[in-house]
Amino acid sequence: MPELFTQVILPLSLHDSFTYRIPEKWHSAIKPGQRVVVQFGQKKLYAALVLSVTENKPDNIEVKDIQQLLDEEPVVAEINLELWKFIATYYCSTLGDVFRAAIPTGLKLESKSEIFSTGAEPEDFLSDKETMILKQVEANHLLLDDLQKKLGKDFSYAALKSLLSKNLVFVDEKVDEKYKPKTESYISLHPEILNEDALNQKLNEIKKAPKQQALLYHFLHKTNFFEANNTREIQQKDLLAGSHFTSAQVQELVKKKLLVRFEKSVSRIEFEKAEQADLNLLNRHQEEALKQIKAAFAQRQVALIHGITASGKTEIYIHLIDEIIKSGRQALYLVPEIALTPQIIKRLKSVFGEKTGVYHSKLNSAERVEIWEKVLQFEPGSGKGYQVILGARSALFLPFAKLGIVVVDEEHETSFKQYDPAPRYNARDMAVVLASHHKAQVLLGSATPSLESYYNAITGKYALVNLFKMHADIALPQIETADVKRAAKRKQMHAMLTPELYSGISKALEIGEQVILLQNRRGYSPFVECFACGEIPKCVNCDVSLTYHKLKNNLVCHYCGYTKRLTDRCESCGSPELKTRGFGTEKVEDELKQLFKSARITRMDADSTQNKNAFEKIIHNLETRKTDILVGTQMVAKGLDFEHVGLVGILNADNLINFPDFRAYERAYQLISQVSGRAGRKNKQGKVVIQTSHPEHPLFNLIKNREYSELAKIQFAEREMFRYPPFYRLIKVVVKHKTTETVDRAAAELAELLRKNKSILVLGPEYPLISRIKNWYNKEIWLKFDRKQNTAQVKMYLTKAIGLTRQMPLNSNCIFNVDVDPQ
DNA sequence: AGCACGCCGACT
DNA sequence: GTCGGCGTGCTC
Repeated sequence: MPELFTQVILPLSLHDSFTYRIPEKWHSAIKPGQRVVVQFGQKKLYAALVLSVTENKPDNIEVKDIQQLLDEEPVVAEINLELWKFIATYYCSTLGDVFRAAIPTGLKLESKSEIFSTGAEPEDFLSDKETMILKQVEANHLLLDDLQKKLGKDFSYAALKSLLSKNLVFVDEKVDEKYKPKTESYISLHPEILNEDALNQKLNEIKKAPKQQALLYHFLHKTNFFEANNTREIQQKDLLAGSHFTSAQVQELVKKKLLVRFEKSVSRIEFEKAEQADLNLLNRHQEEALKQIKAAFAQRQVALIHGITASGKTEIYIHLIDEIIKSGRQALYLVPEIALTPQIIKRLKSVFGEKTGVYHSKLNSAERVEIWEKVLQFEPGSGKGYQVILGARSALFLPFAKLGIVVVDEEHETSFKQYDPAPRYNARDMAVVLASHHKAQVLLGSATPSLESYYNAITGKYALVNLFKMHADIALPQIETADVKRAAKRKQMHAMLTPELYSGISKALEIGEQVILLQNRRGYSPFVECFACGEIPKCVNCDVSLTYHKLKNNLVCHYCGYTKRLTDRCESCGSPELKTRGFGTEKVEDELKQLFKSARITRMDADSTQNKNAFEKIIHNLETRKTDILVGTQMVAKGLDFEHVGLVGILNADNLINFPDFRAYERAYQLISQVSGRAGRKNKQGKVVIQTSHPEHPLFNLIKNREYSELAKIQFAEREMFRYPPFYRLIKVVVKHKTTETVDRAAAELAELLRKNKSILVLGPEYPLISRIKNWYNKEIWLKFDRKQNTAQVKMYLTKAIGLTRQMPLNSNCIFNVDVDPQ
């Protein structure tokens, strides 16, 4: 019998794959895409992934045996691995990195994975090894690494995996203290009265409390107690719905030991039980757009739908997905994380029902594995598994067998790009690659497309479909600028509000309309300054000023989280005259409370939405008009549409347009028009006020008149001249080290090597805006090269140059981050 | 990533 | 004379 070997991917940032011998007993069972346990190095065990199986023994290498086969069937198919390989090469990262990004934690079993006991009772027999693992984990959750150390020879991956499948333990990367599973109250009969005699006796005991007795009968009726389909338990909400009973009465029965109340954690994705609904009828314009998209798909793989806010793009997506489903293929609907609101989830589930899965970062590892497996199980026509996935960027990696369409909504959003950790991939771009592997179509959608996609569309690479009509009788808001500099000179400012915005808010409040204000900075003020000596408190770990947070009376670093108390006196000269400078959302909220005493004001930013349900609560309060003014960071632009918002204010547009980035105008246009869209109103025109010191800036006219194509034209001319995307490709290399000297030297050495390649334009090395973060010094090198250039060659050259630089003396501890197509 | 090996200075 | 710091290179 010939020997068999397998190439595996390790969950490590290594460029090579490694070969192991397959023991004979697994010769027929092993397939690419399965996980195996291998020893790597002296003592480390890893769950690796089988890439390929071959009879060729590698030369000059001592080969180890694989220790364990973890899966009976592959957890990823070869077509999915194609995408992994593409991403690894395109983004100059490694297959190991992609492996780690792609697979849900529960399937990874890394040494740093944390193993927890679920607390469930074992239903059947456990092996000795299983019992030992369980005992350790029950005592205290611990890292897989430590578990292995503690148990030594008694540890076995197979036993751990078996415990996982029996739901006795679970895996998580780290405990998120803030994450609490969502729970709901359930009611069941007290276990002591489960037989009829005991029940009747208890009922007799409470006959003097007819209300309680009635409630108990109500419970028995609702759970079909006397019938075969007895459900035994019911959600308290459902029990009380439509009845006159209250939770206090339930509590009374719980006290008397007739009922039991218990909390059941519910999956976040399941909590809104969606009513089954049909496809909505499309209006004339949507119908026309749909027709155009379908026609375009006959010729091109990718179409871009440029449709203004509230033009009803979602419904078009749903119609397209519906057709794909009927053809037996799968559909992927990608949205930015923040756009994964309950509303969109509910809508999709109501149309596609059980076929729909939702995948995003807030799910716990068990939920993610469950969704992964359900995508894997999908078989056309069988009703098994998920056929439609709504997800954030990582949903790209789910093990689809046959995709028919990928929809990328809000395709311009930067959150489709992952930055840390590697692979630094853009899910929008990889959606196109993924689709091409499946011979599927891609629909990109946005009200303000990225200039990259827009360029592809107007040059004919993608099809372009416009949808410029609102789907209901909603009027576009009127947009105007307000001159901050002039108002300040005339002493007309009310705190940070120009007279225009101030009177706008007053009027809106008077007639009961809601207001949304955007200030793209959280905290109270971005820095504090000593009036006497000019000292600005800085972070000890990073090269940034500390932001003042008034609520906690703290100075906080927004990059590393370093916090210190604000002292009364300047720490440098002792002067008491410390002044806060600039303003963030906290200060805006503060000042508004002074200016509009009776208004109900809510703040929405990273600080006020730390608790999981906070975001939804804020949105809910706005919907139900319990909030008059919402002030927040760019988060406020991403919520859904609210009917009663009459005014939107951008408090400081200057810091958007002055951002030192070649995409600043594009970004400013996108953000301002997105937040403006919140003022879209039925039957009445809403209003948008943009506060700026440069009202004459041409960008504002473009925004006012909604001349996106004009913005694109101007930007294209500029970017072509200065060699930026979409005309040139960009790669950003960040060199990091704990000392300045090493960063300076290593970055210079790398840049010198790169400049030897005459087809690449090398900029830098230069210190970035923030040259030190968490005590790591940074230096950036930017590479620009023509689109016609062989990009694979450039990247290979870059990888080689980095390898050489790393090998130069004293550089081995440097980190080199490569960011292809940086955002 | 992690681990072992080897080279240097600092200590019983 | 040995201990342990860091820099380097390798892991099938």
